[in-house]
Amino acid sequence: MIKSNIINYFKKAIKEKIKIEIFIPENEQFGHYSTNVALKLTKIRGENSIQIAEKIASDVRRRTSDVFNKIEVTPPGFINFWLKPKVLQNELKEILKKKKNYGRSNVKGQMSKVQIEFISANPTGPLTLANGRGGFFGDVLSNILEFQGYKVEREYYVNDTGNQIITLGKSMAATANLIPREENFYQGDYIKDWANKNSAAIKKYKNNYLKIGQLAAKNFLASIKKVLIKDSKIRFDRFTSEDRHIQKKNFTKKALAIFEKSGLTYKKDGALWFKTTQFSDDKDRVLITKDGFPTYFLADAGHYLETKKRGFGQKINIMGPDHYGYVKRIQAAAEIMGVKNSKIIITQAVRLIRKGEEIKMSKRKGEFIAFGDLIAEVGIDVARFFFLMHSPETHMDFDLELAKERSMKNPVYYVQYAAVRCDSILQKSKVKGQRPDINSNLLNTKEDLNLMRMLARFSEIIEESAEKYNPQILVRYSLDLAREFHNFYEKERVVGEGVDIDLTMARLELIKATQIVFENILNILGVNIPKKM
RNA sequence: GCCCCCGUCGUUCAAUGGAUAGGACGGAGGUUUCCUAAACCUUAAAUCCAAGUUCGACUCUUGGCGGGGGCACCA
Repeated sequence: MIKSNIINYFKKAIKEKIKIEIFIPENEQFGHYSTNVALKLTKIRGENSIQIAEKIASDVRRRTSDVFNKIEVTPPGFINFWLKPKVLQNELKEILKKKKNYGRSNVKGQMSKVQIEFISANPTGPLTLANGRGGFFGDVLSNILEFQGYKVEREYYVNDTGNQIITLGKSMAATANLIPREENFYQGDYIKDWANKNSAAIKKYKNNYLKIGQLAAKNFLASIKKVLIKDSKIRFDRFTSEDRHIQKKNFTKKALAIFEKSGLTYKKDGALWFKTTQFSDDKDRVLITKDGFPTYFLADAGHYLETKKRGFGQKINIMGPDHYGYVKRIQAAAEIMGVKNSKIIITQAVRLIRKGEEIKMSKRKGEFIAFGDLIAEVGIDVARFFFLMHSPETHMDFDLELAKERSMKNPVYYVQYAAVRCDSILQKSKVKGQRPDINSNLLNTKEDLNLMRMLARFSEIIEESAEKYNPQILVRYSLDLAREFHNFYEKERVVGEGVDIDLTMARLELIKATQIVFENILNILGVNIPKKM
């Protein structure tokens, strides 16, 4: 960890307790690494920023002569430094030694338990694109946190009881012409298909709409699981059933008792309310309706309580854009139920574009492109990479024609091609036999060093994307690394007639290290590495 | 009406308050006796508008304008 070492040098040189930030300048004229600590200290010390920078720089310079070639102060007060090749050559050995564990941290998470809930789409039909976006996001975020030493539980919460299941059952009955159709019923081919295939069951259970709905929900959930496991490779540890794990185990009642004990409940108009306004919600929310039914909010609180009882003090809940108005309420419930570290991430909508025009989608009307269909069209690697490239909070466009037409030019292939090129070189070299005495000091051209410097950033990148809960940072890095590697490939030769055998051996180690890092990245992203392209 | 998210090259996305705003696709031009040209190199092109905060603003604050979503004793 080059970066954290640099930070430590500065901690010794600076008395004040400020956060020391090290960043990598775009242009190498400002160093391999740079810091603005001197600028931050101007206010505290009341001195000129250049003078402060000079003072710190000379202090750091004294104790790091074996680490940096050069430490420089530039106006208005940045301190820039250039690494010695030796540092990178040592890091290379570290990569080769740790292999698939390179970049792993067991300090960050310290094996603390965190539950990540994602998708949790109602089993009333196929998964939508927004579900898929949240799915890839949750899956990869889980991978990242696991890589950082957290013990992660990936949870899909299934709302398999209650009103929307009854509505689903009624929708089936209406499709079988047993009852008149109503405005809010589910529509679409998948509803018709199910109703046709199960007409006997619909007639058998007649007015028991919950039962019919649950039968349909069971089938839909099975289809969803198939898409997750087979098509999208999104992994879950647990499918928590609202019916079996929450309601029947009385977690709703237990949650209600805890709400009442908090002293923040009151009766009004025959219903029982909870003061969510105390948690900066715009209005208070109902727990029990005047007819005596628990609300969805109360059931969700029960779910948080169940999570807490199973030992999770931390939970990350990834929800779709239709849950904006729900965040404050859930955070209030989490706090009351004792889930101390509760984070909610809302993924933004996905707009599907075909021939330059947006396709309007509505799940209830059955007018939408299913997630599984999209993967079938563009492939899992393209789909994963494309969704993950975008930060979850941005609204994104998915142009179907573009994804298909230019599928071979999709950025994911750029990264995969780099990994394939690594493998290709290593295959070629096998004819040549190995020599044990590798001299990594020979790796000293601009391209060698640039590539090594990029490789050394991996552990910093993975740490940053874990801290910010943002897989996109890792995706961007994979593109940067691929670019650096392709550039190296064009300019430097590894095996060939004109290349010195010792240099070839050293370069092969560099290629091995690059391959290791690509494998680590793509495993985390869930993207395949082809043998050939 | 109230609340939340987003406005960046032609298009689609980047940029912990830092230095010359970055990439991809598309446009223009170039590179192959040698490890895969799905690559590399060169080039044109952008911060919605207006104030404010400061050494320094795409980023923070306020007010506009534009796009999306949410505002149930539904889930």
